Amino acid sequence: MIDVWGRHPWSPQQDAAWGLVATILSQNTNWQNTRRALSSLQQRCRTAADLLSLSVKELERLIRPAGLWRIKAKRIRAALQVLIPRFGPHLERLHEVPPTVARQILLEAPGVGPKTADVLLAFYAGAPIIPIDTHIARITRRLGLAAPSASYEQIRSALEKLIPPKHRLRAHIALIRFGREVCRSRNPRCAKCPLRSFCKYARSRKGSLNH
DNA sequence: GCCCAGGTGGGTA
DNA sequence: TACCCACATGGG
Repeated sequence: MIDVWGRHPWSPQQDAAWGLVATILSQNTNWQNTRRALSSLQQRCRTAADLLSLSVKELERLIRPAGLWRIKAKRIRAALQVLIPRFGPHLERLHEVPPTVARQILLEAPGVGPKTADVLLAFYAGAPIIPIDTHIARITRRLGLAAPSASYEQIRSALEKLIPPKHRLRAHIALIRFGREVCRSRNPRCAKCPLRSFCKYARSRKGSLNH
């Protein structure tokens, strides 16, 4: 899976602070619209910390293409206000604390849930964590690697047991692309899927996939 | 016109 | 604790 889909679909931002902004913008939004909004912000402000000097109205206007703009403008401001004093203007001190501690602090920031916290830790603090997005959750359940009702943490734990730390970041990327490009609909294009033998195995083992 | 996209937080039972 | 729902634009 890593060989087929492990190429980076999302080049990390300059620093973790822009990474935080990009991740909030990407919530329930496709990457193309996320990129539009992020690009407007980066044309207007040199650093993510500079966003705090914008008015809420201006921030809302700039991020509109990403959708949910009223909510996201609030979340970006609030999260930066909480996390910059703690980790520095570029969130450069994120990797100086143990990932479990950093995760707790991140989760206390408004607008930062488990997915956003884990993306920051995995991409900007080198933590061996697999962030669970909607695609990863779907295919992990569908392949029977986690129960249909499994929570975010249960899915993360199931995958992290299977995948060694050094492969987790690329596995995260590969799993998302697999989920988006192959295993998205209720009728996955299994004929085109390089993993079809594995899917077949999973199906036979489980009786049926949770399509 | 409908569906979906790399979630989160508030409300309700 | 476990669900349900609002949030909103842009493209297929």
